[in-house]
Amino acid sequence: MILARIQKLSVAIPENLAEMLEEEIIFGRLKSLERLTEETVAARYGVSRSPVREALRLLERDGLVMREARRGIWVSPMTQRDFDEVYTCRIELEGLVAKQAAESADIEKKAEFKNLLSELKQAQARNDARQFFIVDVRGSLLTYTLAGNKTLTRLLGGLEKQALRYRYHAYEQDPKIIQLSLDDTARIYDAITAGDGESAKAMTENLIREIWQSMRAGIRDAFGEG
Amino acid sequence: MILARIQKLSVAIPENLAEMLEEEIIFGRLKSLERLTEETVAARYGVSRSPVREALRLLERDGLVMREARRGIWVSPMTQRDFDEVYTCRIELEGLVAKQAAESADIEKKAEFKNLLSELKQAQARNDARQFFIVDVRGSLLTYTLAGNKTLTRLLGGLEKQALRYRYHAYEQDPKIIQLSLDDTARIYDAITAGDGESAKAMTENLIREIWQSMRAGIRDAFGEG
DNA sequence: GACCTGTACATTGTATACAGTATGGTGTCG
DNA sequence: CGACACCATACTGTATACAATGTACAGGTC
Repeated sequence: MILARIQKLSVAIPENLAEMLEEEIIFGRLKSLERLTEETVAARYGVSRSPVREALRLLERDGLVMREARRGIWVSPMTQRDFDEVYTCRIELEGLVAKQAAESADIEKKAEFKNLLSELKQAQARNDARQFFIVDVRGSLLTYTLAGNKTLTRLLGGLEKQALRYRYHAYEQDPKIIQLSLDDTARIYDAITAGDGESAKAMTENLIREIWQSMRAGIRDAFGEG
Repeated sequence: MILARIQKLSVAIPENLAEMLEEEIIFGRLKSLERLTEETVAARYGVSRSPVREALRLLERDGLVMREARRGIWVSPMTQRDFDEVYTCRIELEGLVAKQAAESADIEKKAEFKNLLSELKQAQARNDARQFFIVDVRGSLLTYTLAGNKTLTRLLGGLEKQALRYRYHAYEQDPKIIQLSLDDTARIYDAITAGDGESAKAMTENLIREIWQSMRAGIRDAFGEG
């Protein structure tokens, strides 16, 4: 049973619940505008409504669900407008975090990028998109850790997940998009490891902008302009 | 009784609770590292622990309190390090929101900046720092509305409040800081109203950077480097 | 037939009861 | 006298019970 797994992993049920629901949303098993009633979620995971409510607050914080007072909670819609919002913010914040990560002197942690990159390549070779994105998230977390900026990390946490929804959708539409994503990621990792902050920032901004533009038309066709 | 006031204003108790606690923290009535036990807060406002827990989640989202699992919740500390984090993020995001606000065609809303500016001047003339900051926040909200970027607004909400703590402290130390803040704000409002996005962005970034630098030493002396 | 109104139901919001864990003090043993 | 173990206590975390509200549908009226 899933609950047992929760309890083994950690005592923090709301955080684990939120994590599972995040995955469901990112990988499209929970669809846009699908309703999430507290009791249904609670029953599904074998817990009471209390931790479910807290988990849903966490998802709301990260923009994955929308709440209307006394009416309920729905999975946030995906639209080109929202996509643009997420990516304009990402350009600024990912650029900043890349710069600060590059300025870190923690060589050991930086070395970890190499392992991640090979894991990404393996996932790509196996056409395992899900694994690819999971490793990609670990790369982001590593970057955040290197930057050592808690405030920035907090803000980015609320962007990454929504961004992943769009990226995963784009991959399903056209697997080649991962190729672009991998090349970009490799270059960013290199820049950070090299320690050149300004360069890392500029490269990150440009690369995210490229991905943004390359995905934009497909997002509009799939979800509308919003 | 406070509860009655809550119920009259809105049915959303957690949001109102959070707003009140935010004020307490921003204006220093709740001090750094002061513990917030759920029961104490609940008793103080005449509600049960359930809405208090939700309110504290909201404060956590905005970085005003820190939670340690199964240990409790404390008001977030103020340090120069945290101050730097907040302001480096603000530079990027406030610049972006100013640009997007400037690009809005909503002339009626833009006209509102004039009223806000005169209210700010009045508050300054009366040396009413509290009122000054309240109006200032309204100005930020107007800018966010003009920008029309929900994602950006969500992120900035989690920065503004922490930033206000530092700004209020700085004012208490040296009221002249408001003069700088007012001039800056007026220039930003003008740039947005004029509709020149790139200019508004650059000006905002520069002005926030100026405020940052002018406050930095005082923050370190008061709270340490962290 | 369209619109309004009232009522039943589903669901969120809040309060309370219970369980589990961290902390501080006290006592005992080395 | 110091260190460790144990217990009491206070608090967070979770479950459940209760209240309030929004929604949908049925019935009635114009």
